[in-house]
Amino acid sequence: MSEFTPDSLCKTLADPTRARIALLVAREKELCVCELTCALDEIQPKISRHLALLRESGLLADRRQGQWVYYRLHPDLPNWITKTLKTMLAANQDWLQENHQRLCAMEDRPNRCC
Amino acid sequence: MSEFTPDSLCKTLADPTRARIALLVAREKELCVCELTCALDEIQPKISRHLALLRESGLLADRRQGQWVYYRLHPDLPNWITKTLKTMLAANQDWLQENHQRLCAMEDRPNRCC
DNA sequence: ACCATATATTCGTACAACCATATATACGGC
DNA sequence: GCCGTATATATGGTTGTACGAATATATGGT
Repeated sequence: MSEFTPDSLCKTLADPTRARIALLVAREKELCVCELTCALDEIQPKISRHLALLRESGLLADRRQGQWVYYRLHPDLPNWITKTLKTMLAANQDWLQENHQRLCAMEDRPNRCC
Repeated sequence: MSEFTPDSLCKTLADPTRARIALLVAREKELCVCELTCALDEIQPKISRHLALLRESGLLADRRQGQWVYYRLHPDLPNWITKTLKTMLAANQDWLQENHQRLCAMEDRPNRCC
């Protein structure tokens, strides 16, 4: 499924919505669609469509829990991709700040119980 | 000029031609257009067009020496970008192998004298 | 069964990206 | 100035990608 090359990884992250999603997920470990919709302040179908691309590329994995679907970095990612994401994340905190703040300010975030 | 974000960097590298150019340049420090044309086995206008994009994005810098134009990583790149390229390069040697071989097999490569 | 919430998908459209071909410019040697 | 090599750009066609709006599906509660 995955089979990443440098250009295919970059293509996956070449959109601001997807790049923000990927880095937020890398930072928070696991986020559901409504949390991402809130953090990015975008309409839900847009987030969902980009999440589908991220999932199909092999970068993210999802799990459903009740009515929520949680996304996380795919557990089988090659090391260089994880490393790349970590590097980008560490150096671009400010770029993500607004998204992170909206996430923190979000009310009624779903409880992860498992 | 530069002002890189994660998505803008990835957009720049989201094409296989540009990704290969960037990583080859990162590996070889400096390459001219005809060396890249040979290494990638593509027609010259195609290489030139992608080099222009890489230059305009701020990722590469160029210098003319005689009839040749040499491209190198832009000296003012932020650290996280250099680090990202290094990580990608180290983990994708095999992906670049053919290009590297063609480069090594190339005859009459221009002499860098300065 | 029905409703509300969460998430996914489909459709039509607009725009951006890539390509090959042709052409233009720059430089060095004569 | 002319020629050859190296490099850059312009043009037109094709494909790909992102979008909003509408709709569909899934789950849990009543």
